[in-house]
Amino acid sequence: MAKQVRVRFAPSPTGGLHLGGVRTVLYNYLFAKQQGGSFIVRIEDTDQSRFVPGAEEYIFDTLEWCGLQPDESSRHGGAYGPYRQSERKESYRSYAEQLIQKGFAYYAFDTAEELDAMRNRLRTAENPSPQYDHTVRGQMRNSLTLPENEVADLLASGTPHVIRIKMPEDETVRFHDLIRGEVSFDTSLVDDKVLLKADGMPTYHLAVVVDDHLMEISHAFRGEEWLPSAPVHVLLWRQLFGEEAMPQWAHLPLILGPNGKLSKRDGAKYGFPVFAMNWKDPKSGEVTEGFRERGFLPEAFINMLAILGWNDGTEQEVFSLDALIAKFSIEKVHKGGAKFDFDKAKWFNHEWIKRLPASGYRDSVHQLFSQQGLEIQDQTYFEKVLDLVKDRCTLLGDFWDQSQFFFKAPKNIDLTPIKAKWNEDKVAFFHSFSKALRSISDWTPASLEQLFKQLAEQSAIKPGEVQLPLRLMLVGGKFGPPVFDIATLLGKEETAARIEAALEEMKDMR
RNA sequence: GCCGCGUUCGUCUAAGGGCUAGGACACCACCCUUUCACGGUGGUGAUACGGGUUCGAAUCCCGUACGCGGUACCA
Repeated sequence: MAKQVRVRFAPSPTGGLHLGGVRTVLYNYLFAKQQGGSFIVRIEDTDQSRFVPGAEEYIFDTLEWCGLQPDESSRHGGAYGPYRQSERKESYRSYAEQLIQKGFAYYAFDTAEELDAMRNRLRTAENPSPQYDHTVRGQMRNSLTLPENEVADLLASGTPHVIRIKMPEDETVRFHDLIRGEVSFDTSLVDDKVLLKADGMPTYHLAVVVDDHLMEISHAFRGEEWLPSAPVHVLLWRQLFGEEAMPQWAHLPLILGPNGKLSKRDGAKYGFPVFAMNWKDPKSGEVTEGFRERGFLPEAFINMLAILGWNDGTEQEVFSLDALIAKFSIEKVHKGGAKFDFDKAKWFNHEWIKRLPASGYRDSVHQLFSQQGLEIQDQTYFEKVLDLVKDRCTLLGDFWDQSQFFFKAPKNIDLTPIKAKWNEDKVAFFHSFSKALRSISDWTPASLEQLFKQLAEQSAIKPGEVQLPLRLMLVGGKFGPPVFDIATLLGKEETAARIEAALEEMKDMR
């Protein structure tokens, strides 16, 4: 009887969700969907001091934008709630006490000062960070060293204390990692981690094991930074629930910045986003830019993240979410960390802009245009314009530069490229062209071009010589899609009007 | 320091004993295009180092170097 696949992602609400976090959700999500299992999001807010208001909402908003909706979460509810660890607080203590009874944990009454003193006393050049482990626990104030009645008194009088795991002295903990294979640790080198804090909240170590058990998690994927504490979790599983029921682990490689683990600072320093969406720290008021606001499509963002650390063994790089679900395999996730490359990220966005129909991002661009003070009246026209210019757009913001002239005549025309060769013949040509436009019956780029060339030849002008001027008249500069495509979309009246207006403005040139 | 995990073009990666180590981004050149792009063709460019095992190693083993992570009553 196989356990149903149930994966979870457990962010801590201490700030924005960075690339590594979103990728962890993504891989969890892909795996769950592929296996027909469920995907739940649990909030790890056991550290009350670092809790940032609004961060939880931000996390769910991010997941929503990315299209990675959890089946169960503190936002949507479900069968395994509550999904906020602070609301599960009461259940953890009994597990910790159960461990003490079995001799796998103990009470520790050491104050912060006593811990500092121990560390200062033991600190040497060879041992810069002394641990609370089997070598020192015999000298500390805990239920291993204190007489039983004294421990009982301390407990009864409500003395602040924590519960620590009692690491075995000479064991090798082995476990299988879906990505790395067999991993092993010598327990005598692992410290006695705190399981339950003085405020009654569990640490991550206890909480993750208890919650994964209670929520019947079958697979636990998390960042590589958790690998060193994995032996603690494996031991806890053995002692509490039996190793057979333990989820399968997979430790995902880190996403690196230009130097080391990608940080918020890297984004500011090198000019690229590290969060999916804008994040405003409520305390400092500092805003960290997001990919969404930078002009990324969620499809591209997800695609780029998936590829940063995984591929299906072929040369395919562009995947939709559905394709990712179909092709993903946790075994093919890479072992080594990957350095984030913003150029490649932009390439993915460009690809998705080209591939998606304009309707896929029309609303986002519309919003951008509104911010520029431009309101779109005709949706059909709008989409046609977007489809025409999309090849030239890497970020959504590029649509403004590439297409604003479709909605309003250019204010300033840059005449320098044609100034030298401008003459009366050309003026006459454009007058006759704008007049001839009105009589054209087949309003297509091809017939427009034909008319243009015909007229040019009649005026003994090379069509190439007047093509750039026409572009300048219509859009204001040396940019944009093919001129006749522009004119076609602009319509007869507007095209003619822009030519006449430009001619008027160019009167005193020459 | 100790522990752990890694290491193929500048970057992301393919090739899990066997053709001239393949692709993508970036860069360069040419073609297409009388704008800018898209597109097309080609180019520069990598198996960290040293030992083994083998007829044969990027691939397996050992060592070294380097990188990253962890070493909290943070997650």
